[in-house]
Amino acid sequence: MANKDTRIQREKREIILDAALQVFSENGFRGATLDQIAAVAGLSKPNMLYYFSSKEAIYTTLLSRLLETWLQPLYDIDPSGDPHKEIMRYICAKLEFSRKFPRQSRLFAIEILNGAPRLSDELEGPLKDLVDRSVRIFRQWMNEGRLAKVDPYHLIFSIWATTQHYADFSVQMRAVLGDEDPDPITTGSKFLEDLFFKGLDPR
Amino acid sequence: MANKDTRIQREKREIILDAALQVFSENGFRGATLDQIAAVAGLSKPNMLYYFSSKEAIYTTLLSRLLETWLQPLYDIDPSGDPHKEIMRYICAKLEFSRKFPRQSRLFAIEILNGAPRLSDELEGPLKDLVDRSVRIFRQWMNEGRLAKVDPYHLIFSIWATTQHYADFSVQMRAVLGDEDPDPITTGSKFLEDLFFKGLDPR
Amino acid sequence: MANKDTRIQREKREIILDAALQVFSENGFRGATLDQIAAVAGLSKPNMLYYFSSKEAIYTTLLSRLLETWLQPLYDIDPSGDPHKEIMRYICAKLEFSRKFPRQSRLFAIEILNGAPRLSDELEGPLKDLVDRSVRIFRQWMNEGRLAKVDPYHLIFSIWATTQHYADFSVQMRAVLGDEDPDPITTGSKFLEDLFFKGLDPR
Amino acid sequence: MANKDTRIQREKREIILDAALQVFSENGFRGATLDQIAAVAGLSKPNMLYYFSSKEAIYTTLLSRLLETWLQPLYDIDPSGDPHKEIMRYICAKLEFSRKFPRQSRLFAIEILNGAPRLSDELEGPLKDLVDRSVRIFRQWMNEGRLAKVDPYHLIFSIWATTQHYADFSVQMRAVLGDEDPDPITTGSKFLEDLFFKGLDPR
DNA sequence: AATGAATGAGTGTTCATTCAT
DNA sequence: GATGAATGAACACTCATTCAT
Repeated sequence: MANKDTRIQREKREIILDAALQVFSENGFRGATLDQIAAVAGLSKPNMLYYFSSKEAIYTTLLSRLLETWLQPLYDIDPSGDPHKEIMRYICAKLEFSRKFPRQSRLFAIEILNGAPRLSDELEGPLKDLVDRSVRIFRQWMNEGRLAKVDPYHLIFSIWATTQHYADFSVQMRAVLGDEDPDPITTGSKFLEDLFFKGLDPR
Repeated sequence: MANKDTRIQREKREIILDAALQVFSENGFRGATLDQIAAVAGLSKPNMLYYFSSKEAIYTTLLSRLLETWLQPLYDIDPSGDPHKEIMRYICAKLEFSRKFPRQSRLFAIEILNGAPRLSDELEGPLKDLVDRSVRIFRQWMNEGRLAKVDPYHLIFSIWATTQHYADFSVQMRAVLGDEDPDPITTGSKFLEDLFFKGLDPR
Repeated sequence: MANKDTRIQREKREIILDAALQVFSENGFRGATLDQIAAVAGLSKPNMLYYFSSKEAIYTTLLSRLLETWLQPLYDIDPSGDPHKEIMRYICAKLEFSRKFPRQSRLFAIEILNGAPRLSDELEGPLKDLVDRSVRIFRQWMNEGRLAKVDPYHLIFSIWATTQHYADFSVQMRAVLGDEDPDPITTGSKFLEDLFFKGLDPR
Repeated sequence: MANKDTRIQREKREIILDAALQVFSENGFRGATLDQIAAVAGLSKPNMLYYFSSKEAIYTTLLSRLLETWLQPLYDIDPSGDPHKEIMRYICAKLEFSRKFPRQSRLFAIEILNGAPRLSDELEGPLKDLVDRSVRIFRQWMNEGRLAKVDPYHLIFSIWATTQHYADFSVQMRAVLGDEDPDPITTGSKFLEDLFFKGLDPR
């Protein structure tokens, strides 16, 4: 009885968050309705609001969870590893995220595009700290002559941009590729290694 | 004199589209309200609907205009030019677009993220055609040994991703950069030349 | 200059009333819009309101004109004529009205059905007086043994009901008759003589 | 217990339909507002829309219910009965309907007058079939010499016209009759028997 | 005499949230 | 825990009417 959350409660919360992720990622915050989420979750609307006090609460819960997963791969960069391998590992981790959790990626993108009203604290705090750590690692590698001297911040931005693009702009990709590339992320993975470590100039 | 649109009509329409761009790009289609747009435009809501028949009409007008500007720089790639210079020119044009029209970029991104319900025809038609043209140019350059052999489609995607990122994710960039980089797009421009034409491996 | 209405003004007013009759008779007062009427009349909305001060004004003008035409045939009943012929002449006049002016008939019907808010004075005044006159004629004929003794008021009601039905319920008639009767009013004319002067009992 | 509708739902639906009948029959579809209906029903507008999804839904529910009651008496005509009695029974049933449900009658009339946009299928289907059945009965009676040979379709029209007139045009009747006839439908009932079975010619 | 422009008061409908059970 | 019922605040859009020219 000391346990506030029963297992059932936790399960229902998961079901609701799953449904909410789907609906929010397809329609944005304002475009999503509790009716839709409740329908997907298979619950009644009031019952859903028994588990989460408001639409806002569902959304922010979703966002904060998302951020944890978001940040993880950056932690995993090993300063004592090989720069090329470590960066490719990070790129692949991000691509894998785009493949497995495109909805999360889109939800995050929508939130940023809308000005990140519910996320700016997290961006300026934990995210910035983590990026700064990575930047220090990159700079060390550059000083050691193991990595080309480029702007480390923008390097991170370019990784984010290119990898998340496969989730966020998949509709556009599919429209442009038609049937030409049945598995863009795999192709993209090879392409990105070429781009990041060979560049476009022919040898 | 045979012009159906009076000057005042054209002016008001521009004012409305300007206001709509601001509001839509911050909130998406569903998130934006005609009240907001009317307030920004300094018009009454019914008066606004005198110039555009519906919310939808405002939005689609905005989108179709946007697409024209969007496609232009791709046209400008010159098959007989120098690959490095042509690609950098395209990258810079896209960056310039992100600098000057970040709201348009975000509007476009939001539309794609929402599944491009009002844009899929344009994507599968004119955009695809134009991309295919560019791909042919790139492939020719590759065959001539003037450009590294990478997947041309994904090359375009990566340019889009990295350049638009400066507009679409500017909130996140600013949060991460703090005061460190007062002009990220200029820095980004240099970084992207490094990335695309030198790669990350040290020489 | 003493003449307030120029010929042009009178003509435009006619055009507007014509258009209004069409629109009002198809949609009722609330269902009709000034835009529709203006479109049918080929005028701009404000210009229309230059000739009639309001929607209400158009409608009431239409109604009061209508009533004049409406009452006329009742005046024409000749006390010194033959009852059978006079009544049939009235019935035919009403049927002719249904054939030539179905929209007027429907407009009138709609107004009555809506409780005749703009017509009750006319009904209780001029119309009642005229009906009373006809009732006196009918009663005289009955006293003279030239007409069967039936309730004279309800006789008039039954004539109105049966003749106007051909205009007001023509949609229903056409649905029920299908292609069976291409000219219901002619058939109806014969039928009504049978009904009113032979009855349904076989001889 | 398998019933999907709770008692309270059925009750509220009835209350709403009652209120809607009143408002629609006085103003037609376009003339009626949900605010009016909600006020009469004693509900809030959104709560009303909890029971019926739209204004249209309320109206069509009303119409389809109406049609059932509308058609019933025609079914009851007994081919093996006495023509005079059967027809008078039908006339009286229709008059009774006009007495007890004048609003339904007016609602139906308004719908027809507006071109029956929501009813034409029903008119061309079930109603036509039922009329055709009655026509066959009438023709048989005529062939057997038990009914005067008149157009059977128009006979039905004349019954509809004269009986529904007592509901649809009651405002006009009351205006014309003044205090002369406190119970027009009773008087009308006698008159109609005279009209239909004696005719106007004196014997 | 005519019209483009403007608006206040609606009008049907949606939706997050609350209440009662 | 769960649900049917209820509602206030919005929201997109309409429309008769007015204003300015």
